[in-house]
Amino acid sequence: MKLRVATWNINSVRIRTDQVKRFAEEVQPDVICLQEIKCQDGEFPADSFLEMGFKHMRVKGQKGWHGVATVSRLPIEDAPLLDLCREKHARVVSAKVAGVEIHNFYIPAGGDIPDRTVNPKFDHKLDYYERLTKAMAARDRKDPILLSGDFNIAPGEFDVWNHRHMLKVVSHTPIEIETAEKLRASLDFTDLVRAAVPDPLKLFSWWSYRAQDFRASNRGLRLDHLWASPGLLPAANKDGKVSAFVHDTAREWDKPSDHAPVVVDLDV
DNA sequence: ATGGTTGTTACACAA
Repeated sequence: MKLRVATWNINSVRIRTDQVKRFAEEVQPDVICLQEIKCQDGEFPADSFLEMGFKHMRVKGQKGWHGVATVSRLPIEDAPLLDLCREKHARVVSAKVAGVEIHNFYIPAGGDIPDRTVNPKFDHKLDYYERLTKAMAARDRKDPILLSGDFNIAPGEFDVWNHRHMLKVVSHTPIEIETAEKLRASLDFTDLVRAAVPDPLKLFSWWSYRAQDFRASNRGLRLDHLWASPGLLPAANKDGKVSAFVHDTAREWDKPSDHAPVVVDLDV
């Protein structure tokens, strides 16, 4: 069975419900992992998602900030829960769809100063990664696990508009790159989008609102990821090819999110 | 080198 999974930092699900609808019509995902829904559970526009055909949903919201939700056309079963946030923010929601464990993350951005001894937000970001790395290292490689969401790290040289410049900027500092690699190595995850669009092609999923013309300046970062465990990899890898892409035209829409959706096709 | 924008909130903050 084909399963198309998308992840999208929507930056307020309430003001962009229509954009999710447009995306669902254009791309026809079976599952959408949303981040930064910026609402409480009871404020999530569940009726709109039901109308779109997403009859199954798991919402983890909070007032004002953060918040994640996974919506699905197929039934959702319980998945192992992850309790990783020392600040008790709503930053992860887990679901099992068609046998695939889908963990949907909004990992802390980390503030401006890339030094955990002076910046508690940066410390929180690294702490979140360290806890997640520990949790994944305890898992069985054969389990079909998809890590999905806004990781707030651009891990590769070609995941940023300027590698040399960005090494000093939170999201692409050496300690963050190292921290993301430790998570990847914990269960030998595969970065599915990079498998589909190999280096040295530059690929971004986020562009700042501050650019007048994001296409012209193209100062983007690839912060949004879909990582497969070894047990899930055969479902994503058909004859040595992975089908995954960034739906970057969504960044051109009126009043867009600063993130574009990222999509992968699985055969489960 | 600096500032540029957005969403939620309540009279800043986080990103």
